Amino acid sequence: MVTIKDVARKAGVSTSTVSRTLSGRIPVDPHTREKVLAAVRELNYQPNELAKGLKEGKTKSMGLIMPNICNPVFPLVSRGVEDTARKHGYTLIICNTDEDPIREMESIQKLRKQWVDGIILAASGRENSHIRELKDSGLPVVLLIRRMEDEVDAVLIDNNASACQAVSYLLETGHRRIAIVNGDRRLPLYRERYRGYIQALKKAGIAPDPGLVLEVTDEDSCYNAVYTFLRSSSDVDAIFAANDLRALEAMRAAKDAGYRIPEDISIMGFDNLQFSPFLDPPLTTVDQPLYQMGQTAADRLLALIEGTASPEPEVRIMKTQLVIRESVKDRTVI
Amino acid sequence: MVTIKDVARKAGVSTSTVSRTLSGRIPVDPHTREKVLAAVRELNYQPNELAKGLKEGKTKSMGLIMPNICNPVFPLVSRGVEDTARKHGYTLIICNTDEDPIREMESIQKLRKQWVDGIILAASGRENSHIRELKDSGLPVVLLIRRMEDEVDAVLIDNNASACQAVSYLLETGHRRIAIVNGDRRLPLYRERYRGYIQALKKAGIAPDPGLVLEVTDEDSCYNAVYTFLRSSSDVDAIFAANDLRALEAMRAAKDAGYRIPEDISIMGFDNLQFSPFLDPPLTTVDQPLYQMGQTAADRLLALIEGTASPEPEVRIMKTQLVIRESVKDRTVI
DNA sequence: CTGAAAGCGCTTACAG
DNA sequence: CTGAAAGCGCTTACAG
Repeated sequence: MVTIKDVARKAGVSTSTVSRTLSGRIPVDPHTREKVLAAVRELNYQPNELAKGLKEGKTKSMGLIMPNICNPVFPLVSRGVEDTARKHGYTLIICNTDEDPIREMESIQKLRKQWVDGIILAASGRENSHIRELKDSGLPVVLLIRRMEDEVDAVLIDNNASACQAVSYLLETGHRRIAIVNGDRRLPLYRERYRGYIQALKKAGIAPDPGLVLEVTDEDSCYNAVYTFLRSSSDVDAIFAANDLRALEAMRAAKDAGYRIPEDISIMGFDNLQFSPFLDPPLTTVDQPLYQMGQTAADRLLALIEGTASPEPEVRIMKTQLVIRESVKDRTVI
Repeated sequence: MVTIKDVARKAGVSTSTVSRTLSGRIPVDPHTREKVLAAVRELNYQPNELAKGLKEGKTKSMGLIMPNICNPVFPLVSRGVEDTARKHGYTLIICNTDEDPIREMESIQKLRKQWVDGIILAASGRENSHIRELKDSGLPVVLLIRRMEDEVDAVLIDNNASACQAVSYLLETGHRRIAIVNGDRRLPLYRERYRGYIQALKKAGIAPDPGLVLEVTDEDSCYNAVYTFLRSSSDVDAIFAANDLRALEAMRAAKDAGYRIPEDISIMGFDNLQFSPFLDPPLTTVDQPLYQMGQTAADRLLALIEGTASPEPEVRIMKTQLVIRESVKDRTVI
């Protein structure tokens, strides 16, 4: 490995001068400057970021802690984060936690030991204590997908309102017996989508029927749950799935249970994933600006790290959009 | 931040002793040991990995360079890598390159400056020079998804044979006019799958028809290409898509062009993604052990880093498997 | 504008 | 078994 000493020797100057030349912030005689740059080129010198980090207390790296990169919302999110991190010369460390608070804590600790300059925490979160601790430690942090009151920076969508809008659309198109295929209700995300569902029904004067609520955690088979459900209840006219992956499985289950989509039953998703336009029928769903959410979170984190923004916590609510395709039938037209 | 000095002061010993106690490899008097551990606990001391890294020349981190985490094969791969990295106390840095050799080089440089202990390079690769350079630099590296002769460690599948097997299955089930929807032919991956397709045809005594070959790069609309193709050629009885995402779009396009699947046309995919069993009809495809490939690559890299394996390059060919579902019809039964 | 020196937080020969 | 010292590769006051 070639170090700053080698460059200094070759250029016939001190290491201080090499360092100053490279930093650019401190005036250096143009002539010595040239000599240094020549030596750098000739030796193909790469400054050791570790040493720099140790001295300056920063590493030009950030962490992204999330439940699982295989959950199809996270590739796009992480891509948004990495693209903006890279643009600013930062590197991205990822950690999967499977929603396990213990693993979240371990990841935070690990990242702190590695001295990342900041952390983006996409915890769907049943636990708060370690977030508060992290926040209090002074390490810049922004939450993604979830918030914690207004105490810490966050970027997310309004799950409640978006779900309400989706279900209202179902209502407007003449559906009355709307089932929900929800996720794990211990996660705020799904609790809010569920609340939006209830809210929409009530606004329309429909009493929620507990018999229409399916809770399917990640380990369960969504396909089986929906299949069994549909075989035993004959008057459902729509399914609101709390995400596109579940919508996909629900579609398959409905078909296998003998339903035509959307003639016999409508399906509404949530996420608008890459595959959703190509399903049969193309899925009507709620678009979530995943890439931009990653970008926004990273931008905010960078601002916090570099002190270019007020440290006053800021909660950014991103806009969602109903994407109407063909899996929901308008039952009001004759 | 609490440092080793704070611990030493509190425990009434030297920093050397603290360091030794924590390393565990060097004998320390049980009594002092206790004092040190107590101080560590009390102060919640976290050793600075940066400083350790600077001294020892390693950082307990590895890099994964890949085209794009949004390409659905990579979430699983990266999950396999991260899980095994974490198990060994390593952290994972990811870089997306969009197949751009320049970005690949930049990523390598960036990772080297950050002193990662090793790199997993999932480059589909039109360029080799920087790989050889990386290899020659002595930094442990393992290729994923692609190989470079037998010069550098690699884990991948036999794309040629797997594609050949898939197309042979199409042939055995009575298909004769088999189109291929391939990817960018500048990438070895797709060149090999194409070669497998040709090979299967020839083995069956069928002359390949250039009119049945569609090349669709990532920027193109696969849907449009297939739709246009099918509207103008009427005697195709099967499509072999070079990956599941293209199979999905091809399915949609075929349906929109008036074909029933598999009655009028069969569709064969490649990858076996999460959504594939739920398509309509469920997709017949080639399963690729993505998670295990990530694991295997990480295990090998770790062995290289920690010197627990012979540095002799090793190329691991992982097994694929034909997964028969319902998108291919057996046309030999009457 | 430039160099010698100190120091970031660790680890590890070197003495004892 | 333990401590003082040197050093990993940088940066930055401090003098000049």
